[in-house]
Amino acid sequence: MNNKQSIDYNKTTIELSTLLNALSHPARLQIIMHLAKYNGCQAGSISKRLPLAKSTVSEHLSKLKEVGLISCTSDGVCQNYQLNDNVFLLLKMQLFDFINQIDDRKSKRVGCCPTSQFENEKNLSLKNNNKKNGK
Amino acid sequence: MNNKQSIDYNKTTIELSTLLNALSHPARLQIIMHLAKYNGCQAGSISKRLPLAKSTVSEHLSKLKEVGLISCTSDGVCQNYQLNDNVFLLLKMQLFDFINQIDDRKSKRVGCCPTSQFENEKNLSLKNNNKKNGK
DNA sequence: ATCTTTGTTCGCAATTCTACGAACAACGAA
DNA sequence: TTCGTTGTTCGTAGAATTGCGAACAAAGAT
Repeated sequence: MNNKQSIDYNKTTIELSTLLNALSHPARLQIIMHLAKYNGCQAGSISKRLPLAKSTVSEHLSKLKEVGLISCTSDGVCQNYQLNDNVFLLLKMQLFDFINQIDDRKSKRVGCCPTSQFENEKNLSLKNNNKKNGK
Repeated sequence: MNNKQSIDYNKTTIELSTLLNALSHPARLQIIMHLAKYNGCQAGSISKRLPLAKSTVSEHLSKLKEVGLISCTSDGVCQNYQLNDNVFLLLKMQLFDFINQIDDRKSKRVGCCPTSQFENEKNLSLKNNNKKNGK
């Protein structure tokens, strides 16, 4: 017997969790904070500010680039990284949405979870019992 | 030669990244969303709403409990989980702080990263060259 | 043409994450 | 007492994360 209603994750939830995942490391948070200050910033100057090898920093940058929060352009030998303001705005809006939903639910909070399916099953078994009793 | 300024992560950054990490999985986001609606909610009824085995859900609940976002109380055989509103408020404030800092920096944005140490080194080597040339 | 600088990718290792089912303990019901 | 329910922990497995240094390619400087 599988009681799962098996509600898959919705798109919004997956999108937000992906962005949060990109921000869930102190180095990546600091990179974002740092990039916010400049129109462009070389990979090396970011690396110098972090207690990590340059190869590791490069991988953190890749991860942020992957989700679109930052991008980079070539400038000779140097890579110029910058914050993608539009994607950051999107993140901000998704976060506000999330927080607002929580706060909204909190304000309408009810006593305890109805566990609807469980209730349905109880009703069903009651009906079955009645049928049995009726026999 | 190690050019690192080796600035360690500050406490705020680590705290925020830890909280974001707890929220960086769709199942855990949905758990939070669900718990927001009720004063209490049984582990089983949470599990039924997710496409995961109950043991896996239990582990996600542990992870959220670990960072303090939720807590639980025993009620007979059942575990009653609830959102810790105070910790959620803390998260909200830390997030707003983070976003405000970014937006603040964006509004004062300057052209490119000064890479101070690099600049210092260039000055230093220029001085050395001058010395050499002076000799 | 050679050397240096820059930043990525590769190879590797250690650790953490995600997930499952089995086993288990705790409690209540029959 | 025995059985069923509840939810955690355990054992296991595969994947992903984090980190490093070495090797590398690309571009400039000498």
